[in-house]
Amino acid sequence: MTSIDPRIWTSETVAADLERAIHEHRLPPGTKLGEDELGEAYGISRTLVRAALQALSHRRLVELKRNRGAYVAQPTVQEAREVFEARSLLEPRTARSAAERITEESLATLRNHIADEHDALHAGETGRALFLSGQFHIQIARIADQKTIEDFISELISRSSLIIALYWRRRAAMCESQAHHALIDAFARRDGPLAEDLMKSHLLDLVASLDLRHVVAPPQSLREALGR
Amino acid sequence: MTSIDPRIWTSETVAADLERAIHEHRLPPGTKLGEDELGEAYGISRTLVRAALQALSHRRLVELKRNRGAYVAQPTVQEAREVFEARSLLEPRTARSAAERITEESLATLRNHIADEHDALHAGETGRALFLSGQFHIQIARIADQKTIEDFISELISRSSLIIALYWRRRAAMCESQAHHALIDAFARRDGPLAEDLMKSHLLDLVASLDLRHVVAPPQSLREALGR
DNA sequence: ATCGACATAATTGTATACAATAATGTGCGT
DNA sequence: ACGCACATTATTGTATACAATTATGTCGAT
Repeated sequence: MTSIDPRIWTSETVAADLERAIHEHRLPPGTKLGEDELGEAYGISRTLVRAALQALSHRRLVELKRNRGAYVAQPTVQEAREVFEARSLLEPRTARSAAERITEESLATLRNHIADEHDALHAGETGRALFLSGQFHIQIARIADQKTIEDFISELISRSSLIIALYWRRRAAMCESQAHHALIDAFARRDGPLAEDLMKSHLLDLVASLDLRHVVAPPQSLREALGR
Repeated sequence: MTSIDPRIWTSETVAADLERAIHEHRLPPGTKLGEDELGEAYGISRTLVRAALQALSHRRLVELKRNRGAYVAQPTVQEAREVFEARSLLEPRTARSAAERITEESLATLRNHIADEHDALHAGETGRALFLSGQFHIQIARIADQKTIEDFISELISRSSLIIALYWRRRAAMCESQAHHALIDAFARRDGPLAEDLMKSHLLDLVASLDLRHVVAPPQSLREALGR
């Protein structure tokens, strides 16, 4: 899970790099993503930058406003609910499948993953911890050997990171990975139904930790910030 | 559900037009999508064509082979299974939600939809019938008021159309819309659990009507077609 | 005739040029 | 001073030019 830095940047690697930056909260919701600026940063032309931004907009991580540029997306409360609704349909059953077919090797990988997450958290690298926490969920879909579902979950995870950036309640206490440990135990026992239940609860806990009262997001940094 | 033909073509409208052509089996799997050719067809530059093709490749309807061009995707047997696995996680529960909140107006729209589907089928417009059949599933997600899930289902539906093109067993008998009628009845009764069950069976019937024995797709039209 | 090396053509990948649109700044009139 | 019209600047949208790569065709050697 090392960082991205290819010899030569392509639209895909740039998109991946930006997605990771968004996921790690280094690019907060609403950030303007100017084409020239990005082009210079990566040493590529606007053609490739635009391709990357379009890719991210398809994943709803970036909002493309016509003639106005690209911005890191700001999911609404409604969208936040929808994202977790989708996750609640996909992830529990996928966790169950994973538990029923997991190998010792994958189990070891997962454990390492958790350890990294733990280390990052205690090293104060909350961005990296958040990213790894998301990767854990993606790994599960990979273990279930469901690439199609994995792609959906991957998108939903990144979008969840934006949602957390906007609506996370307790700023201090980070996502305690207790739930992830419990899941690993279920995997180790090949207990599918338990894994399904644990994942379901985990997702419910997550939404519960959000403040999803109707505060419209759009006015974001001006009207709302100025309180008028 | 009329056809697309804006005064001026943009990358999005072109992508939508191509997606519909793919969905209606006017562009079979494996078809080469040359950039110059498409550019002339729509009267736009390769820039916009490429943007459209990239969008479709993100939805896995088009495969982009580096330096070799774009082709209508040819989902493998494995991918076919995954697509229907994903649908089975998303659609039944979504049908349930839809049944529990459907309005009389939406119900009327759905009935009209079915009627159009029926007409198209009996008029021999199998492509259009297939498209409308897909739209029916998307409508349900829309009624459930789940835009995020709707987007996923929309993609899965289009991919299903490719899968049907490749693996459909009985060429003659088209998707009998009995299942759709039954679903509408459940909706009319606001019977959520029934709608969920019906959708589950409907999807199982669909996969059952496919021939998913392991015939590798890639060699497709040459090595396989020539049997060597 | 068949195979392979080379040349030619066709197609895609990337950068850049130009057009269109939106944002910003200036100055005039009231 | 304030507001509005207009000019200027910045940024995005689209087309095109050029480079890189792949596909195709030709020719000669065996």
